[in-house]
Amino acid sequence: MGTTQLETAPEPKYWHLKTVLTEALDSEFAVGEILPNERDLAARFGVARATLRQALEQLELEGRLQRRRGVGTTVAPPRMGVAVGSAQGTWPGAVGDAWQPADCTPAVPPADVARMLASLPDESVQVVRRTRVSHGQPVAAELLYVPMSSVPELSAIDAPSGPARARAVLRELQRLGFEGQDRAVELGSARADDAKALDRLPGAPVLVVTTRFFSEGRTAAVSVATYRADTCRLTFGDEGGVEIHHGPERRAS
Amino acid sequence: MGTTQLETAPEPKYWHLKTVLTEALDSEFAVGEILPNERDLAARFGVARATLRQALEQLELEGRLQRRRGVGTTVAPPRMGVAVGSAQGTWPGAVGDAWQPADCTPAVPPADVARMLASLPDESVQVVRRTRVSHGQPVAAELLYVPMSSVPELSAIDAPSGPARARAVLRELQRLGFEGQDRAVELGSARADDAKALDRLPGAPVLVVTTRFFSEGRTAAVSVATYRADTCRLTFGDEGGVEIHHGPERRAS
DNA sequence: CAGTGGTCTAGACCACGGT
DNA sequence: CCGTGGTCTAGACCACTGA
Repeated sequence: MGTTQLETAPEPKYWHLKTVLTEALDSEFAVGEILPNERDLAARFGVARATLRQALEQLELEGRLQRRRGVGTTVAPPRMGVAVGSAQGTWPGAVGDAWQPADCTPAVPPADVARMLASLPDESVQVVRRTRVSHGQPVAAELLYVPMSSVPELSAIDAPSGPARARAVLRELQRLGFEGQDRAVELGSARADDAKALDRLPGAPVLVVTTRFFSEGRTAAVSVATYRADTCRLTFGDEGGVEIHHGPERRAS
Repeated sequence: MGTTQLETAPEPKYWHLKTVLTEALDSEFAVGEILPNERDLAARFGVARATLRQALEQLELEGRLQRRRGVGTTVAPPRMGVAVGSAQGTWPGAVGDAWQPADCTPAVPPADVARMLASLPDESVQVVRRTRVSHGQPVAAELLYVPMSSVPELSAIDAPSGPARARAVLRELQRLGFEGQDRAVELGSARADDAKALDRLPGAPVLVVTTRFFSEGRTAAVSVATYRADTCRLTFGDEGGVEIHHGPERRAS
């Protein structure tokens, strides 16, 4: 056959689509601009809508796009760097930290958290809910598990739940010194409640940061924070305090 | 109507499916066990295959399942914790680090890396490729960008590329002291080459760890490491050196 | 209300791994 | 070669947003 058939590598359509769209995003679109709707885009590229969506999903995962039901698909700004704390100053409730206490209720922690706290499987602990806002947008939801033994002075007179009690627990926690912490990051998908707090759909990809706080040789508290994976880049400033700048920044045209 | 219709929240089928499967995974399956194939599973649950796949995709994202084309779907072991280094001892090439140098070639770095290196946009740097293996399985692929100015002693006699040169560059890097580092973690999708190194399909979710190494007041090297998000939990041991144990561990039945 | 993205279906064919 | 997961299609309906 006369055709110059060098297509020995049948790249999936959605993958090729993603490449094409990425380039278009880099060169022809400004942050915030809205894309044509999925049906039009699919028709324009000559693929089924499901195939186009596969490409869009990846781009959203990479933080290049933002899709909202009933609204449309827009070009996302570069990911924001959110500091997950160098070693110092991250004891929960420290002044000026980025978290906003929302609630506090007693509950039995999930098995893995209970193990880290070395608590009995059915032992209930204080669970402080906090959210974190950055650049005017919610970026993380946290569950902070605090055994009663870490906050013995917690007055029974304080409100049994609600923001007031959350602040009380954090205040008590402050009075403990702390010798160190231990952090892990993994990929997860948003539970229904986290999704609502983060203004995303359930199952949205999140970065789960599990932190163990040590005090007096034992685990005084465990924090499980879920960050929006699409909009956040977690930064760990170990020593140098310099900012990392990323990606091309384009606005308006 | 007499129906006790409290289904005001029509949960998506794939979401419900995921819940059911998660519970089954917790209670009825052992690590390594193979699941029925997708067509059978879909039929068993009375949904289309695409819907079932949506649930499986999420479970794979969460590290609960592992799917391999031509083989089947198996129950994944709990994620392995991989240390991404406390402050000390992570200078690239340190003895006993977990990385295996694979190659080294000169190339011009991507724009964002160039910016971090404060190098000219078209300036070429040494690019060291390394891979990291843990528990017998590849977990990460790294590109380490080293400007020539960081390794001035690099002999021109050394091989112009290949593992030997990679080791030579790391050796030279070792001779620089370093004052700190700066780390960021974000979600990405595997490029074709990374995917191959990680034994995954292109587009697979990865955790991208960008590290800047400082020496003599400037950025001496930049590392971009992509970790398999499905199998890895990145650990940052700030001070306490204790292991985090996660999730229920089940083997055989 | 019209338009958007989100869910779902019932097929088809392909690429790969092992036998 | 067969069986697996991966890709793709052309529809349909639903849930949400904003005018």
